[in-house]
Amino acid sequence: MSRLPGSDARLAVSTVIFALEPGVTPDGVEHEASGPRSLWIPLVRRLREPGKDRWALPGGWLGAGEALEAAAARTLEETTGVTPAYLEQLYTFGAPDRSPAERVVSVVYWALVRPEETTGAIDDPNVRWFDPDDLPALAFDHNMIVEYALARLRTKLGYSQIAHAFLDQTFTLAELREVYETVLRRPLDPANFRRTVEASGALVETGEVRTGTPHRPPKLYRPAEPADAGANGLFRVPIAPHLRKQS
Amino acid sequence: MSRLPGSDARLAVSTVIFALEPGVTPDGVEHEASGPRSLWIPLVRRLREPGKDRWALPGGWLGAGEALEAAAARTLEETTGVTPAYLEQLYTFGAPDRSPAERVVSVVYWALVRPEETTGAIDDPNVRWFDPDDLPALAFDHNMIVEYALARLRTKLGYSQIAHAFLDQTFTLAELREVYETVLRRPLDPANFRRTVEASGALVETGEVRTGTPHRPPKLYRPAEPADAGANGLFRVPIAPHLRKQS
DNA sequence: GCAAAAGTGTTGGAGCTACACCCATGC
DNA sequence: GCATGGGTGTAGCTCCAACACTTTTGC
Repeated sequence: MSRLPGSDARLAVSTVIFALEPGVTPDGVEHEASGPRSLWIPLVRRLREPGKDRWALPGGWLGAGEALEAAAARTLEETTGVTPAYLEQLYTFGAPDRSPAERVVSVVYWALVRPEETTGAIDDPNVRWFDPDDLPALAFDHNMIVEYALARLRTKLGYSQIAHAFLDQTFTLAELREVYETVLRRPLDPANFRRTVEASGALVETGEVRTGTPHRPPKLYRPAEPADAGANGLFRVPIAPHLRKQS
Repeated sequence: MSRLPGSDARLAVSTVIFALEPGVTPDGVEHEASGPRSLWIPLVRRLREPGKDRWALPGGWLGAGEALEAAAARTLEETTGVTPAYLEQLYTFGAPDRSPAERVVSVVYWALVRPEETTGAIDDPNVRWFDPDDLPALAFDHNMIVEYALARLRTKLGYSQIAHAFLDQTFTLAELREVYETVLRRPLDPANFRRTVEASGALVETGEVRTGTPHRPPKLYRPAEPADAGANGLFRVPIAPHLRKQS
């Protein structure tokens, strides 16, 4: 049987996984507080050529009969031990020379994970968490991919509810605001932030407050909808009409 | 040699091609003027199973050593005879059951073509132009793909300069406005449109005017930049801050 | 009471919509 | 001149940034 056209490239799936740094690194080292937290992405060390010993995005080959999104969820769980709260296709990279020797087309996804997910992360010297704004030289074209994913995350934060995927089921407005401030790397006015978020209708009060704080107890909120509604991420509904990347 | 993982799916490339209906169909039939023009996309009739005799997006298999974007440009030229003025990746569709019998992953692009490009289009009964808002049942999942491309076109029109790709190198503001009105399917205020576009800095006056009109001769403009600058479409710069899909 | 974060009120400006109005050409 | 699209002016509205201010808790 002759080789079919369209079959000479191998199909891989990779994922850029974003989490919020818990304030303590996985090594248990305290982190000094310039900003209280920062964005954090896990990378895996390549154990084989090509790109041996370099850090790379978690990923793997597409399985037979496996949906693309399922492959992304599977490979990121296998390699890093985290489960995504949000998963969306980013872009497909297929330059002929992006991997030496063989042709690889990578369908890249990006994911957000909650803090408790990262505690179940694999404790492995070949998995390490990095600041996506300060990366070493990665394998293949992965630096460019992370840069693109970061731009998409920052843009999408402004017109969707994806910030919820960084948080627990209930949270305070200050916690939600901290997500925005961390990702956008700029402070936001608490008063205006409150009004904008409340007007968007994306949150509902739980009726509870968080006690034990040294100050006035803040109300707890939860997302207005299950947050994962909307099939495969193609047609998601924009909500909040501001909070752009630029001031 | 055993079959490698990641190779059991065939990689195809398809393109959703948008043009402005010239006011006359390719058959030479005059078109009545409710709206003066409308969006227009070319589809090809499938001559083989699966989906035989249904209309489908132009496309083909990815060639060995061929870049994804190059494959999109090649296959749309081969099947429909048009050359794109703008080409950007849309999404990769890979549901296991989207094509019967064999696994096909399709990297889908979308393109804009100028009116003169469509005059060089192939005159073939197996290529026909359709209104994307009024399509028959297409092969595979192509109805959904067109719907998604249409949403992306309408959204992107509001924050980029892609409208220029529908027009010649120089054009009047009325012609540019007609592009927006056609794509967004709503009338725009000429006065406000002018100010918005001028403020965006996306256009420069050529100093010429268009003569031969029955009224005051309008100024001619050209895009401020070569319009195709920006590599592979990943990092394009948003410009015009309004003209949304919704009023 | 005091400090600090939660939460509310208010003002001013930017930008957009709607629409009135003037300009320049062909006939 | 007059019809018509090209092009300018402007009032009013909405929305948001900035910031002053009040509320509620722990200590």
